[in-house]
Amino acid sequence: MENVHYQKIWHTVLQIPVGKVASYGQIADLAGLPGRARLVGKALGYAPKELAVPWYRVLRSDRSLAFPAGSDTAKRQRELLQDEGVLLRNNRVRKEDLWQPDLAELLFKLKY
DNA sequence: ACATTGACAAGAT
DNA sequence: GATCTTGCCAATG
Repeated sequence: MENVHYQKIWHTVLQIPVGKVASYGQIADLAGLPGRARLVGKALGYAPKELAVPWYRVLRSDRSLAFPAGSDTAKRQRELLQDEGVLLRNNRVRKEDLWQPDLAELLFKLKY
């Protein structure tokens, strides 16, 4: 898989701090790919394991988990998030846990 | 080329 | 919020 966009997406997701979450659309925007929220999910699915991309810190714009509630993946995601202190109430995270990146700092980091 | 598919989003109800 | 409906757009077949 040699899609250029995937790299940008992975690196952007890598910037999400521990204990914070971001939406697919937000990541797409930050990665310079506005309107491509759906591509983010796909990219995460292809993310190489050795990159350790925190896929579980990405969820829907309404702050709900993207996987079917009760599915194994959803359970694992919920667990990983709670281990970082992100609490879920009925498959939704609190808005205080949303990532609000400083653009200047972020763009600097993504230069590499 | 053409059609379908998505780990989505925004607006309306 | 919860549900629906429409819009989206690259990737895939």
